[in-house]
Amino acid sequence: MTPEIPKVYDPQAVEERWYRFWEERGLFAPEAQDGNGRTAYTIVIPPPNITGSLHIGHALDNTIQDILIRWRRMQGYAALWVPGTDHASIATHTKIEEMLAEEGTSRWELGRERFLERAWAWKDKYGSTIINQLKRLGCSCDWSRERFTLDEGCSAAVLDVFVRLYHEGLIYRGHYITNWCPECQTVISDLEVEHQDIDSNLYYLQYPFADGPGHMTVATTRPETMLGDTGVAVHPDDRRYKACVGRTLLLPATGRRIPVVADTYVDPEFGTGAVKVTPAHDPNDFELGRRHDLAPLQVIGKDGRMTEAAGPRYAGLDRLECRVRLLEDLRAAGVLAKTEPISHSVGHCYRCDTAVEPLISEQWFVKMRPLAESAIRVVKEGEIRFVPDRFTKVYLNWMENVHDWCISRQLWWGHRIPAYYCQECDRVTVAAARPDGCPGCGGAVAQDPDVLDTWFSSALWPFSTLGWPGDTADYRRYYPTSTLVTGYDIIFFWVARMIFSALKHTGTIPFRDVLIHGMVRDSQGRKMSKSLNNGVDPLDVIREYGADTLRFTLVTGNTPGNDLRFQWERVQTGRNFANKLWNAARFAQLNLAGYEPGGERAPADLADRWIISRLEAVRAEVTAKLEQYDLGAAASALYSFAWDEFCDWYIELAKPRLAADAPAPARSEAQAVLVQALDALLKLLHPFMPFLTEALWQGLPHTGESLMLAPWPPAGNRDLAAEGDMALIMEVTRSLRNLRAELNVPAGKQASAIAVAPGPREARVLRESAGRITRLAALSQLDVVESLPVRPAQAGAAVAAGVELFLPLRDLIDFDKELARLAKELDQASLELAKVEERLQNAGFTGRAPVEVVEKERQRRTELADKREKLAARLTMLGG
RNA sequence: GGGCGAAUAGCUCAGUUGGUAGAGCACCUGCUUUACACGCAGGGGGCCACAGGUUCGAGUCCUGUUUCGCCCACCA
Repeated sequence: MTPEIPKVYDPQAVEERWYRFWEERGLFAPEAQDGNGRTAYTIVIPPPNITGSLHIGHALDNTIQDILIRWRRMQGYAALWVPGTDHASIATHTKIEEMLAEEGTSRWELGRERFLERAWAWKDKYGSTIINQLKRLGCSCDWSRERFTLDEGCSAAVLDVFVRLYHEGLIYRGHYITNWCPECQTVISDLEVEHQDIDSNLYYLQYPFADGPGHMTVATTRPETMLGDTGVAVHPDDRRYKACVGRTLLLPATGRRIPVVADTYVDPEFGTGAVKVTPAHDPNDFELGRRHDLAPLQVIGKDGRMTEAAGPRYAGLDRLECRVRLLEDLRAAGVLAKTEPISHSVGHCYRCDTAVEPLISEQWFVKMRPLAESAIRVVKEGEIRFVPDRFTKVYLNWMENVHDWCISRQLWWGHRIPAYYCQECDRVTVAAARPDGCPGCGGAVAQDPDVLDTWFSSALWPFSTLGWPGDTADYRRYYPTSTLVTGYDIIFFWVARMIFSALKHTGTIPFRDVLIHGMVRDSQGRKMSKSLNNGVDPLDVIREYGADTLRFTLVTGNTPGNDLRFQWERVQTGRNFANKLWNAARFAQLNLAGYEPGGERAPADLADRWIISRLEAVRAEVTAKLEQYDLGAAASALYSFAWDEFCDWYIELAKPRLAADAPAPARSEAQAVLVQALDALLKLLHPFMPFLTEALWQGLPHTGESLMLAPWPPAGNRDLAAEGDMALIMEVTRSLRNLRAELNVPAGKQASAIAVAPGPREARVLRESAGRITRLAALSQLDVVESLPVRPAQAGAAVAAGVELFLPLRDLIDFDKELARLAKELDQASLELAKVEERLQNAGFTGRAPVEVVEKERQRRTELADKREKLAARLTMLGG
């Protein structure tokens, strides 16, 4: 034994070394493989935010991408994986402002310029952190092509797009009601608002008529907004209120006079059927107000406090404080008719979780309808395919109901809006470069202070990273990209926006397939979160178990699109598997002494022919599953093949022929097949477990620089004869092992067995493989006969694949135990036979089922009848 | 209000076009078999949520119900 190969795989010793090997040799670039004729396969990374470090969701997302890119690279594609990071405008803002707060300062105190300096410093520090973590995971990105959403090229793309859309009228500016986050101090898009159901109250308020006695009662969940009411609306067909329309009400607490209007928006069934209208603080009321000339009156400011317009008693109060005081006042005035509990949804900022305030402000928007049209078409027509397919509907449903996209943000970190306002006249100039002066009057211009929604630049990522708007070599060669891999949580934020942007600006789809995966949850299925402190740091897993184990654990056995639970027990399984492979290769190393590559012939040995054939079967399955994007099934197939077939059967079968004292020709043939099989297995496993497989492959005789660039195993032929023979041997072996175990034959006891072959084929196969079976079942001898005049009485008996097996045990046998065991087996066979016969007696079955199914069932009946007969005879003989 | 997903062994999950219910972990019994105890061999364990329907045949297809989860939505 060679002492230098440790028994236990240590990933730490391997991973760093081989990553450096790949990186130093530039193997991640598609140029590492020669030939220009190769088809491109491109993935552009979903750029991680520079705000943080790699989390378990990134680990899953990037593992999937790396599996795909490594597999395609081995298949001979010009495989390019473009890496990069996202400036994450609002998220980074939050982080930096937190940091500034800790320092006792703020962005306002710092000013724009110095704030941006801090932001770039942040980017330099944290941008590289996550890149290094991706490397730890084994990602084979082409780092020479790394991009950043705020780098020169991406920024040029953003400007180009903005200016173009503006001149086409697809970007416009205007006063609309928008979602204002009082905490982040910026407007956010509809998508960035998360609705949460809140238990609250529905307050019934009485508004007296100004022009006569009586009152109308309105219901509201936000009483503080009544200070901004400029009307009350009822349904035009509501008979209760027919006479009220056109009259005037006196708004309590303010004494303002407001009209009653009729609008079909109002649901007569809800509340009292009369709605207070607050155009400045409710999106519906905003629209309703426009229809009826009810001017907005802003009573809540951008700081979440009541404005002067709310009146002296309330101005300056926080909106919630105001609610309390106002309710007291209304109750005192006797106009709070009743309060009833209600659950309703309240919008919250997706970044800071603050309740969003609908406010009117002047913002920039993208007109979505014209852009959505083609974005719907390419998906409907299958040019872009969602995997799994069910996400197609999710996408289409959103795109078909899309609203205009608010793209301006009152932030500093990001792409500044290229709009310049003349200080002298009203003219607005939108241009990529700052104009020297107003093109109209020559006056000085000031640039819009706002930046763009961070997703505006992400939307261009698949082409901006490849050089667009320049007509670059990369853009021509690698665009459109092949596969986009991302979670279902950003289908709208990102995927949808890339699709319409690409169609608009590049005239083509950005990617062919969209592979959607689920979220990684904790072992109980809960979302990982800071507050629950249930997060799993992928770096911890890598440090303790290795990146290969993490990768394998994350993909194995998972269904595409479904969430998965992270369980440490499964990590152990992954670790064990890595160790199993390590030791299989270690076994090969220990048995390859004297092996000379070359001069291989077609294998003659049954075990060799069998494993080569099985390898072809798993090769075909893994390839097919990868093509379907079912990575979990591909990994599972490899797991069971490697463990059960390769290790537990093939290696055990090969051992005698590989022994140092084995005959030379047989030994070198066995060595050749061992190398061939292991080589192919490592290739198939490489996309999943790149480090381990590279390390092991480098220890094998091979040609080529790296397993990374080795060709994916080509299709071969199955040897069904060998597979059939091995199936017989395996079944007989298992049955004999079972006999030993059930009858408590001590491991040290060298028992001999008799096999009665039902036909010449079985007799031949068992005779040829008697040596293998005795070895695998720890027998001293196996006598294969075609008939046996007298069955041994002192023996355990079984029937496997039609072969009668006897394990003579002389004095050792426990008669009662054997009788019970046989009886149980007989029962089972009888039960199954009864079912089969019932089916075959059913005219419906024999008449309608496909012939091959019926034929199979008939064969099964023969087998079971034979088995039952033999077992029954045995039982009779033993006197049971 | 609309849509989607899940329900299969104690746990986490597979189950391809309907044709004898599987894996890993856990559990039980053996085993210092010269690659691996992170291992080897053997074993037990399932009214496939419920009720109907289609079919010769349903975990799989259809309808309905229940429970859990998610997404969308302008429910004052």
